[in-house]
Amino acid sequence: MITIDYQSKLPLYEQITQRFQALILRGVLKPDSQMPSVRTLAVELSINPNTIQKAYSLLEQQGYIYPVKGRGNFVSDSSVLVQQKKDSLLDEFKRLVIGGKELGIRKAEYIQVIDRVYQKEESHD
Amino acid sequence: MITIDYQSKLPLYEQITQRFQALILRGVLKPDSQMPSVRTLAVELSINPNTIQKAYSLLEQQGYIYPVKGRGNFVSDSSVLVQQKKDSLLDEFKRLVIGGKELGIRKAEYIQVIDRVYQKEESHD
Amino acid sequence: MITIDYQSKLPLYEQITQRFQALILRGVLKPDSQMPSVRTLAVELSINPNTIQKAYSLLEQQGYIYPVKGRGNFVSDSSVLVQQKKDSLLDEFKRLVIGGKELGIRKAEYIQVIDRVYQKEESHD
Amino acid sequence: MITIDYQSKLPLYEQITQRFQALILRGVLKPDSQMPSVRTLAVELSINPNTIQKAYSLLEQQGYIYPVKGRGNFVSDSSVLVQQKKDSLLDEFKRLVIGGKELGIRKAEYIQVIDRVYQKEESHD
DNA sequence: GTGGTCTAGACCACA
DNA sequence: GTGGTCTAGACCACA
Repeated sequence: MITIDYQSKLPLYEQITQRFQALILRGVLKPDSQMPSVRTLAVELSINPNTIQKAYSLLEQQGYIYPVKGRGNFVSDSSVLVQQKKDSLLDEFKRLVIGGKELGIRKAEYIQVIDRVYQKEESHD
Repeated sequence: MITIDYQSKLPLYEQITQRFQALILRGVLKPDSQMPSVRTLAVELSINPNTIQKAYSLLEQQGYIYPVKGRGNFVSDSSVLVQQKKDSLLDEFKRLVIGGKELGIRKAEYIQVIDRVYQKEESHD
Repeated sequence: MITIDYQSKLPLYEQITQRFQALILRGVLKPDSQMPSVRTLAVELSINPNTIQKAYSLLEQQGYIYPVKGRGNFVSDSSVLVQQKKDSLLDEFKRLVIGGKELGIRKAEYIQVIDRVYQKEESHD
Repeated sequence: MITIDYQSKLPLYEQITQRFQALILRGVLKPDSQMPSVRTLAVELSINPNTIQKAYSLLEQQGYIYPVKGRGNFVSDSSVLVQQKKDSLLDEFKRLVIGGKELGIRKAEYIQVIDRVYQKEESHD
């Protein structure tokens, strides 16, 4: 379920955090379902349990999971998270567009990229 | 000309590199004009010369400046660099849009952001 | 494994870089095997860790090794690197031949050198 | 007659030395003809006279020019120099071929390069 | 333990 | 004066 890229410059705990975020946001991991235990996952990935713990702490901090004493960690409801993620993505998007404008990128260039990505699904927009 | 943010998580040498990249890309620093000497800048910013050196090495590697032995560092012609930067920015942009599509962001949302950033200058597009 | 020539005009970090390049290209250091740690090697060679660090940064930049945060540096797959090296070597070779032609060196002189180097192994060519 | 490449990594005095070597070896500068004076050349190239002086010292050391007290520097007979240069070029050539052999370059690859360079002039060899 | 960043300070080649 | 190399030594993030 979780794969690690050892070539990546991202620290392991960041990679793990991001993978779970994606799984939760996409609904692959359902709300209130149980997360794999820190130890299980550590063994499975052959990674130091401290590293998994750090990823889980981050996920909890960001509201992706919630801990239940003595039972483990569980997936939060993702609807709020999706909105958060959308917002931060659009912020980042805006930052990029501002930078691009300074470099002389024209509006049409962005729209071309967007159109390609959205090709079929929204072609009648 | 160069400011340092000590609150930032970015290492000093990265910050310095980025500031100069921006100044060169925007044409504030003209091609073939001389960069501040490693030592001068070190004194000005109260930073160790080695740190400036590292930033300059990076800039040289990326083609932003060129060294002349015994004379100092000079600004390269930025036209190629601007194109490089545009390309990588549009790549990053595409990556974002793909992520956004998965989260259910609609085309119109991006275009709204773009329109706001480009407001007046390209209103007839 | 690594030897330093203090008589050489090449900076230490360059020498170290080149030795490791040769070891990796020749397959003495296998892909994904761990490089000696910066500190271990520094002690072994009685050289400052910063100097080793610089050599490792270069090797990483050139794709010879990859770092894993908190774990160390590891040897990359060298197949691409070998091709790169071959190409640059043949370029250099061409440069020399062009210079030699201007000086009046005859084709036969080059071929004699090549034959001597390749003596036995390819005698049926 | 002499051009400087400020983009080059070679120190100025090395560049100047090499240009004169080439001019003398090719016979553009005739034996016993007078070299431009240090001062003249310094002014012409807008370069520090010390740098020119250093280049001339090197050229004298290597036998390319000879000084006459109070009169200036003069070009040596180049026939011996040409032979020297040929020898060192073939040495360098051998070094490359040895390196190439280790990387698995085949004889035919070298010969192809040589043939291309010598194309028309020695096609009947 | 591992690499990454940074400072303080020295010495060298080059112009 | 200019950058390039190197040492000694500190502190930090990551595993």
